[in-house]
Order: sequence, then C-alpha cells, then structure tokens
Amino acid sequence: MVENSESSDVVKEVEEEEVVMDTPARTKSDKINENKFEESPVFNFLNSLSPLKPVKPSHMSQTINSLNFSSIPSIFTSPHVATLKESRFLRRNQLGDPSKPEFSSDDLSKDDITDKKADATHENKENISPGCPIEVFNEPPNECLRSLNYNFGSPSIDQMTPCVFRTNPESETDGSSSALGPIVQNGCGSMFHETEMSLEGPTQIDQNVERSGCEWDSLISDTADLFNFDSQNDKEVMNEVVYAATRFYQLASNDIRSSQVLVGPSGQDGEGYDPENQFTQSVDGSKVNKFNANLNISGVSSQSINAINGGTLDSLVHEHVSNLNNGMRRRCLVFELPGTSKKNVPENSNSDSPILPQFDGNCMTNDKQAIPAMFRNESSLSILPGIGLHLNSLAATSKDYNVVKNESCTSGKQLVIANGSVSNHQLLNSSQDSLRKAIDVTQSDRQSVLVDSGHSIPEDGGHASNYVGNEESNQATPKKKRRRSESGDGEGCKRCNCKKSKCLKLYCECFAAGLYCVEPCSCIECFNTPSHEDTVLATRKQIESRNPLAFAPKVISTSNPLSGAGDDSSKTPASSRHKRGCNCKKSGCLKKYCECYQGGVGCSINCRCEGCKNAFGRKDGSEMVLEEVDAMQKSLIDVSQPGSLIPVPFSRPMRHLPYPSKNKPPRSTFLNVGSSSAVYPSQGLARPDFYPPPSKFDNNFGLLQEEDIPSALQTNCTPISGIKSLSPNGKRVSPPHPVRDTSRSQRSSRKLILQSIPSFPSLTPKNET
DNA sequence: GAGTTTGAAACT
DNA sequence: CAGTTTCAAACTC
Repeated sequence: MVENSESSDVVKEVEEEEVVMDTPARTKSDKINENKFEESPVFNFLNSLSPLKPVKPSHMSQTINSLNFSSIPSIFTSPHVATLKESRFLRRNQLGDPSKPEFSSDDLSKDDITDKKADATHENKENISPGCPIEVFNEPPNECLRSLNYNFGSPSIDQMTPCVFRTNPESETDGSSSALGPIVQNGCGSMFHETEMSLEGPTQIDQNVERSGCEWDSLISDTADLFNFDSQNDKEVMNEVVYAATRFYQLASNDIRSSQVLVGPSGQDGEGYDPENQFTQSVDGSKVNKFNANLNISGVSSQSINAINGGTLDSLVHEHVSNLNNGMRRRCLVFELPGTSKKNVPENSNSDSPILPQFDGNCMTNDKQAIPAMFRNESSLSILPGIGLHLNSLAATSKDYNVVKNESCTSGKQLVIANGSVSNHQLLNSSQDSLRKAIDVTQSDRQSVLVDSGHSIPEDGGHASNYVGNEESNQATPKKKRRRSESGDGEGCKRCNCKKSKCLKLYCECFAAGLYCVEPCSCIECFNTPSHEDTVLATRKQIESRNPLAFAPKVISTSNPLSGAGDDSSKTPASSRHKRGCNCKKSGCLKKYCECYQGGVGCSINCRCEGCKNAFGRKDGSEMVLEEVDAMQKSLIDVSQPGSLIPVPFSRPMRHLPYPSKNKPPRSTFLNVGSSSAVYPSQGLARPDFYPPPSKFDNNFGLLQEEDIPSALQTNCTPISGIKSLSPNGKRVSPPHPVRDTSRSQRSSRKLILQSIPSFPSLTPKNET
C-alpha cells in the first residue's frame, strides 16, 4: 500500500512534467516547414533536374522531415525525452500517464493501436519529429502506426544518422521474427540479410546477385570520377549525380532481390516482408558511405546532396523498391546505412545468430509483457543503452525460459540497435555485437553470456528469469545472493544489492544502467521490476528532471587524438574519460571506488580527485609509464583468463589490467559493447597497452565515442569549460558544448555524407526552457 | 561472512 | 553551491 502511494506520487510528478513537455508547437512547425520545403528553391531545382519526379506528394513529408531533422533539441533535454519526441507513438507512451490504462501493456495492442490507427491519418507526418535527423518514411496511415523511429543518434547532433526501425506487421500478429535473419554474403561482397519472405518472382534475379555486388565498386568508382566538377550548379553534373544515384539504387534493389533469391520463400506469404525495410537493411552501408563520400569529395554541396537525397534519390528508391515489389507498401529511405555495413556482420556470418536487431516493432507484439514500458516507452534510450535500455527486460519479463528462448529473436529486435550513423558505427558495431551475443545467449545458451568479443562469462542461472523468480528472489537474503553474485558465476549482467533504495535510485546499479533487477539481484523491496514499470519510469523521469544526464553514459571516448590539442582529457590512455570526473579522496583513483578507474579511463581535468594515481591516466595528464604497466601486468599475469581476452584492435597485444580485488573482473561487468576498440582506439604506442578493467559503464553502453554521443552529453574538451558544470538543478553535469569544429571537420568526410539535414536552425522550438 | 571503506547520489 | 547524509559497491579481514 505504501509502495503504491509512493508510486502514485511519482507518477503525478511525471504527469505534470509531461503536460509541459508535450506541446502542439511541434506540429505547427512541422506543417510550416512542410510548406517551406515545397517552396524550397532547392527542391524545385532538383525536381527540375531529376529525370524522375517525386512519385507522391507524400514524399514531401519525407524530405520535409529530413529537413526538419536539423532541429536541435534543447541541449539539456535528456536524450530520452528528446528522441522520444520523434515518434508520436513513442512519445505517447513515454509521456503518457503510465498509470492510465492506455499506458498499460495490456491495453497497448488494442486501445493503443486502435488509437494510433485513428490518429495516424492525421498525424502521419508527426511521426517524424524534428529531432529525428533523416528518418524518412512515408507510409499509409495504417502503416504508420507500426513505424517506430528509433533514432540512435542524438537529436542534438544535426548530422546524426537516422535509424529506422520498422515494425513487422507479421510479427505483430504472430510474434514470429521474420524480418531479419542471418546475413548472407555473396561472392562479390554484397551483403544481404537473409530474410523470410515470399518471393513473388524468384527468377532471373540471381544473375543480378553477382552482377550487382560487383557493380557496386564500379558505381562507387564511377561516382568518384563523375563528380569532379567545379560548378555545383552544373546541371549536367547534377543529372549525372541523379543518374548515379539511380544506378546506386538499382544496385541496391538488386541486392534486395538477391537476398530474396538467396533465401527463398519462407512460406510466410510475404506478409512480413517489408521491401523498403529490406532495402535499408540490404544495402551495404559501406557502399552507401562510399557513394556518399564521393559526392562530398566531388564538391557536391551537402545541401544539394541532401536535397537529392531527400527528393530525387528518395523518389528513385521508392520507385525501385516499388517496382521491385509491385508497389508494396511504404517507402523507407535511410540514406546512411552504416549499420548495415559489413562491420556489423558477425565474423562468423554463417552463424545462426540473428543479425543485430533491426527493430521490427515487435515491442508491441506478441507478448507485451515481455516488453516493459521502460523499454517500450523509452525506445530512444536504446540508442544509448546506458540511457534506459533495459537489456534484461526483454528476457526478464518473460514468463519462463522457454518464452525467452522462443522469443529471443523477437526480443532481440527490441534491442534496438542503431543502424545508425557512420560516425556511430564504432559504438553501434560494438553495441550490436554485444547485443547480438546477448541475444545469442538468450537463444542458444543460457549458461554463458558472450560478451565483448570473446568473453565467455558464465551467466548466473536465470538471469533472464521471470519475474516471479525475481520477486521471489527479492525475498532472499542479500548475503545469500551476494555470495552467488560474487561467486563468479555471473558477470554478464548487473546485480544489485540494494536494501533501502528499492532499486529506484541511481545507487542501484541496475537501475542506473537502465536494467530491471533480475533474479540474481540481492535487492530488497525491489521496485525495479517490470511489474513496477510505471514506478520505474516515473522515477527515472524524475531523476532525469533533476539531472538530464543521470542515465547518460559516464564514460566517453574521444577517438580523435588530433582533436584534443588542448584537451587534457584526451591525454588519458584511451582518449576516453569519465564525463563528469571523479571525486576521489582516498582511493587515489586506483580502486574501483573511482568511477574513472572503474570505467577504465584516466582522470581528466574534470576530476576533482586528490592524489590521483589513476593507472589509466592521471589527472595531471601523466600516465603510467609502460614499464609500470608491464610490471603491473606481470604481477598479475596469472590472473588472466583466456576467456576474458579482448580482441585488440590493430593487433596489439592483449593484456589485462589487473583487477586489484580478488584478481577477477569486477562484479559489475560487461556487456562490454566492444569497449576494447572504443576505449582504446588506435592511439600512440605511448599509451599503456593494457585494457582497463571491465567497466560497469560498458555494461551500460556507457562508453561512447564522444563524437557519437549527443552533443548534449558531450563535455567540452577544453579544460576551461570542461571542468564543472551544473545541471539545471545544480547537480554536477558536464555541460553540452559546441561541436568541436576542429575534430569534426577532420571527420567531415564521414559526417557530411548525404545527410538530409541541412544545417537549418531549428524551426520547431520546443518549450524546453 | 562480517565488517569497513569509499565515493556517488541524494538531500539540506 | 557547499556541506551533510544516505546508500551500496568495493574492499579487507
């Protein structure tokens, strides 16, 4: 009873906030922008150039939205909140009253969907908010409700790449995961996603398979040569661009067809096949990137590219896809498809593991209970898993293991992974790997959790256990469970031991990581369970209202060594650092009390530690000399466990940072999300050649390429501004800061590719003040 | 396993 | 914003 009242109070607070946040302003702005775009000279110009005309007026909304995506939400806005605005659907869940029936998962499939259908007609365009950079979709109203825009990038980054995750209508009904399967690679390097689909004309396509893959290179090289022109207004050149784009998508279409051929009909009557989704998933992102890069290198203005992208090319895609599939359904063009790059392909692409969850909307499908609102509603959080992704929620809420197993694939797709931007690929790849492995575990082996490229960590039995178990476990004595958790039988997930916080405060690792507590936890009176998802959401929201970055990743990685000329933090061994910095007084930043150390990063100017001796990099900028590191490692070499070796990028020797305590990885380990590469991007040899202790932040997907995280999460790299900042409520929060022009410009070749995001100022101001 | 230490989170 | 308290993880014995 007391608990319920507490929950209600929290919910009330949330309601109040939501009223303020969800304003109709955006809708108006969108419509205004729509008109603006139609009248846009760029649009008209490109239309005049293009041999292909936009097929439907509905395209307008796509391009419009792409233009609108440049809108930069409040930098202080929690990425959760901001991205959630991208989809009315999501926003509804997010901002709706959790206590209301429509918020409940029980009613979601009925009332909510029905409601969505009713609303979709009028608000189709609103599905795309300015916060979503490029996501371009346009579909009939009845399809719209199934579309969830998961933007893994931050809306704060205007160049962030969009991610489009689409519900699989079929999955909505029967829960089968048909959208994606293992990735198949043909001889020419074209990558296809194995799919289950009905093939309407599975003939003569296989010829395209081999041809298209090879033609990719041809096309890419062609574009490189093609676009060597001086005048951006050269109409012929622009036409060539369009032509090249046509070829581009022809090849892409071939890839799609090829995937169909390779896989063949699945006997599912093709109902689950989304050709355009297939398109986005089939086109090798690297090809797209190269193609895009050529456009940029050749001097095509980004705006022109954007316009082409949003208009002409979009139309081309639509036409190709439509032709390919007899006009089946909607269009979906996401220009940057880095997530589909080969990098994301598991090394053993022939494995049965599902490819990384391309969100297919199963979150609202078969078993809604298996999809806690914490996840559903904070879909965008999955971008930054540390920001609210309840990894274990997928499984933890299942009623039994079998359910988990059967739905693992589906659940996996709920683990929305950014198919995101090029700039995000590192994070995303690693994230995808981790999630993929997590899914694999769920699917095939509950006994161990594969983490971080080779980690095989025995999992605590029943970590994905059901809620009953969890509830029951909450009654168990903490000690008992603690022993269990410390016994080393489960490092693949967090497990808290909270006694008083009810796992609803950041004290709780699970909660802080955006995870539901699960059976292995030793918590008492745990509210961090799907059964209390409303409370959890409300609490999260409350915490975020205090500190928008409360659930943000704590450790960020600055991958560009050149970017930090004056950046102390860049001197840390891995060019990674704790975003806020530590405040250690006694531990010397040599124990896991220190969040920097625990995160495997050196202390930075942001830290307020005293007597810093952080082995990963001291506050003063000095680092542990290699000899020290070697000695340190020698003394602990016997600790190393082969299974814990992390693949070292660039063939560097694999070493382990000693675990000061008990010679074992820290308790709160890892879905390490490829932290190895992320933490230690290629740097100078002067850097310590060891790996940090597995970071609890990694588990949180907390390690991000700084360039990849929302600008709102980025601290200024300059010592001056990067020191102490305050959140609106006075909490220590690293402030948002302007994009580091230097570093960004150095990466511009990656960043400026075919982004349908002209750097328009936000036309849709939000009342986020 | 019990107790202590530590520093982040929360509170005042 | 600084000081204090609470909290749970990390650590020690």
